[in-house]
Amino acid sequence: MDEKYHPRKIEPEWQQVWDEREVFRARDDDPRPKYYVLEMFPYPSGKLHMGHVRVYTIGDVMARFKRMQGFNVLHPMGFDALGLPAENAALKDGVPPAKRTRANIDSVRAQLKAVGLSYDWTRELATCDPEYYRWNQWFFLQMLERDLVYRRKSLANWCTGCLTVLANEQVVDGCCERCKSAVVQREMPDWALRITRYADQLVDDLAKLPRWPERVTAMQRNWIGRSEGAELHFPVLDRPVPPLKVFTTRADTVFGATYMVLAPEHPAVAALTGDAQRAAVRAFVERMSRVDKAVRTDAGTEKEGVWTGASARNPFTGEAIPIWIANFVLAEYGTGAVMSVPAHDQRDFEFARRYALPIRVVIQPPAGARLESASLAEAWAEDGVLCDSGAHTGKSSAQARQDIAAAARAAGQGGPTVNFHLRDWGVSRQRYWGTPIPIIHCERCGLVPVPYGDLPVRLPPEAPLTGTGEPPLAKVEAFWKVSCPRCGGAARRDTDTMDTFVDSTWYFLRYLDPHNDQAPFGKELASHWAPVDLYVGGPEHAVMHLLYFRFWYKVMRDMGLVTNDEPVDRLLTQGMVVDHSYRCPEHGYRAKDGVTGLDEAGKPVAGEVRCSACQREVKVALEKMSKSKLNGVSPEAVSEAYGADTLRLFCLFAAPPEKDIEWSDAGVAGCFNFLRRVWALYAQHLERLPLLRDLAGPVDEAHLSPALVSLHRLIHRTLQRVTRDIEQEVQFNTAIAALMELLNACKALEDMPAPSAGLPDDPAALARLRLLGFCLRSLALMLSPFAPHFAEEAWAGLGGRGLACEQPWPSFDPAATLEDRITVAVQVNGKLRATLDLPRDADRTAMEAAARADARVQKWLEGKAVRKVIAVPGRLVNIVVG
RNA sequence: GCGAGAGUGGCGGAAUGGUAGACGCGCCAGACUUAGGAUCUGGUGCCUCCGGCGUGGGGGUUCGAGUCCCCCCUCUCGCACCA
Repeated sequence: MDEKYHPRKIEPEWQQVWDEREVFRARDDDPRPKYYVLEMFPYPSGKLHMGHVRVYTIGDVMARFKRMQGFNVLHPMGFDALGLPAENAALKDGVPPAKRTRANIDSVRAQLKAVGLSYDWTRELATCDPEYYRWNQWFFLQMLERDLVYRRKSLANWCTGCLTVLANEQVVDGCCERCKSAVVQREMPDWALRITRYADQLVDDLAKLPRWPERVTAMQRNWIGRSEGAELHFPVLDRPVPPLKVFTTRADTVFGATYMVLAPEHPAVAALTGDAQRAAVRAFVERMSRVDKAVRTDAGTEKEGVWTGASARNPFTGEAIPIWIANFVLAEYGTGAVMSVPAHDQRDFEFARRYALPIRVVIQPPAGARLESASLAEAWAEDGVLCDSGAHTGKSSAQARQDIAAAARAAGQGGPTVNFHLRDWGVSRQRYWGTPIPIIHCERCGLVPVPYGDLPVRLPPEAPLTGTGEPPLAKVEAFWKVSCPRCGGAARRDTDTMDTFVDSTWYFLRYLDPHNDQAPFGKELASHWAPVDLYVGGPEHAVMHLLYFRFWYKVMRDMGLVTNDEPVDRLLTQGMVVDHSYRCPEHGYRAKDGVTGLDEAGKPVAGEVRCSACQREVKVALEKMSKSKLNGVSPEAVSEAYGADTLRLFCLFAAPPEKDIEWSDAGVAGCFNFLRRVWALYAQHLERLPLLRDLAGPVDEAHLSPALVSLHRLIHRTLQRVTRDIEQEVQFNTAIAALMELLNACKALEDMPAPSAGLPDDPAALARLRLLGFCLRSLALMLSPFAPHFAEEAWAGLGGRGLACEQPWPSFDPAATLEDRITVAVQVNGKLRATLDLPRDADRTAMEAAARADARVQKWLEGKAVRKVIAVPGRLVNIVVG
């Protein structure tokens, strides 16, 4: 151990030791209880950014902590290596995705190692490896056999920028989530996964995830959108058309249904349309097909529609009601047709007003004034009591919903049913850098699965990437030109590739068995390691990735590959790393050195920040660090200046894991300073360190000064706090704060016997050295999860055997966490008036007596009658006077 | 509109219903200096400072509320014509 702290010297050395001794390798046959820590694997873009450092460090603390606690920890890492960015980059510079990705993976792996993350690299995987994606293909075929995959022709979200089909989840406000270009509707044949078949389970099993953030489960619940209601059939009058089916959650309002509305795309529209209306209906349908769906279905868009000329019979009132089509009805939800109850639905009300359709009140509020159809100002959408509803009049809404649905079922005209917002998952992408879909299109045999023995269907090493909508693989004849496995005739491979979200649905199980060439993974290994105990990742994956991930797991369960229902026990969604960004109205985003008006610490001074190019005031915001916003700080630069341990420490100390952290150079310097001060503490006792190794026995407080007894108690208390903060609270910031407090208290260690050749005979001196050893060992071990390189160096300096990261997590003595004397607050009428130093075990009577005896307290009691005294042992005394 | 979360010093942030502001940054004062990313020691919520006031605002429960209950305001994120 050197006199001075040189992180750049010690960090690579310890990384090498960890590597050589394979200390982070997880053994499948280890008898200790398992703990699986997983972080969402990165897309290997080449450069690690601060957000990555943060997630991976959070996971790493838990992995290192659990390892020290005696768990058999699995902490793997891999690369989500397929996807658009490599393809887009190839368009620019011609480097084939495979080549670029391999190089990027090597670079990112090196950067991850430089952060000191404790991964078992023997299990590394990359999704672009044919030995990985062959199992995507295998799953696809398995799902095909189970009718979980089907070919469909559907209106797809077509991104005009990426020139590819997007999932509904990838469309935000009518634009591509990735490139922000407009998304339009286009009819495309594609493959879809029946995630909707699992909709019920995906909702119900959220109850089995108490250790997931509520906002994630809430978002999933919302996205799946389970909605209970009834299907009702409305016979069509004077047209040779089967009855129209509608879905409603308000069957209780059916007596108020005075018209119907269909989506413009509803298949019955043409057959319903009367000759007089044909031109208008056709024009409306035509116009709707051209309006962007997101705009058309935006809540702010005005409702409009046309009458088809047809009418239906309300099955409950027997009345004839007109059938309209309108922009606000969605073809894909429910049946694409709705019964309109203008008195009790605001949309229907507005539509009825606009087109002078009848409004009829059939629900009365439980209290207050009666609603009158003629004078209704807005829809009454709440539950109430039915009126003018035949036999159901007088029933509550809830009762009527049940009865009416039951009546429909009895009459063979519908019945209770459930609808979901969730749609099936379209997985076809017109892209090169993805998993080829293992299907062969044969003119004679139709769609033919690639035989299992022919997997993997490999991507050709290169394909012409033109950026147009046609799949690149369609231009590689050697790829698509095949003979049909069934009839041997000329056939064509499917030239689409799979959505890359497929890759990340099951990767965590491949880590268990990364070289298995008979199955995606062994069942026994899965039953040993699954589920993941802690999964760390960004909240942006709350819906898509985590929903697909849960879906896939349930499918695997039904295939007999895994044995429980959910893949992840505890989910931790970490906050972003943000910093100030500066946007100039003329020059766009500016870097820190492209603006003026920052103070010495590099923080913006309100209202003073200007663009150094044009002197205009710039817009200052706190945004996620990114290249495009020019507000990123490179982890490498920080490591270079302060070391990886400081980088880690800052990411952990700045805020609790779930919250965003604001980058602060001063904060980083503070963390570095902390490590340097700990180092100085060890350096101060450098000559004594060898002695301490053999002084592991219990500290004899009887021979210690009061200050050192206090320190001894504090060490135990710190062990208690740090353990609890990591394990239960996952609050690393307070754990580190506790370590800082302990360091501050180590001033008391200055009074140590002079270093000598051997152990002193004096029991007092011996006790002091024992305390010193206990303190330095505890500090080193508690630092190990957070600043692992530092901890190794300190541990080695202490002459510790083995590696710090392999030591058992230090235990504490609960009895030794308590001070003998404590500070007791004394309040008079709830206001603090004095503090007393009392023995810890002082009882109520003693506390009250001491409080009353105190001059500072007496002043407030003078001339007042004491009405009540509350004494809480160990805490406070509150004297109530009146 | 619906759902989730957040509002505490100059700043990041702490506080099982029991001394609000741990810890860090910044700032102030002092010490020291083989000028070093200096370091060390002490101090640092606000005010009209023997006392008051303070956790977005207003009520309530309690001996005692940042914490529990009710109402309101602001902000962030997600969803949103889903019948």
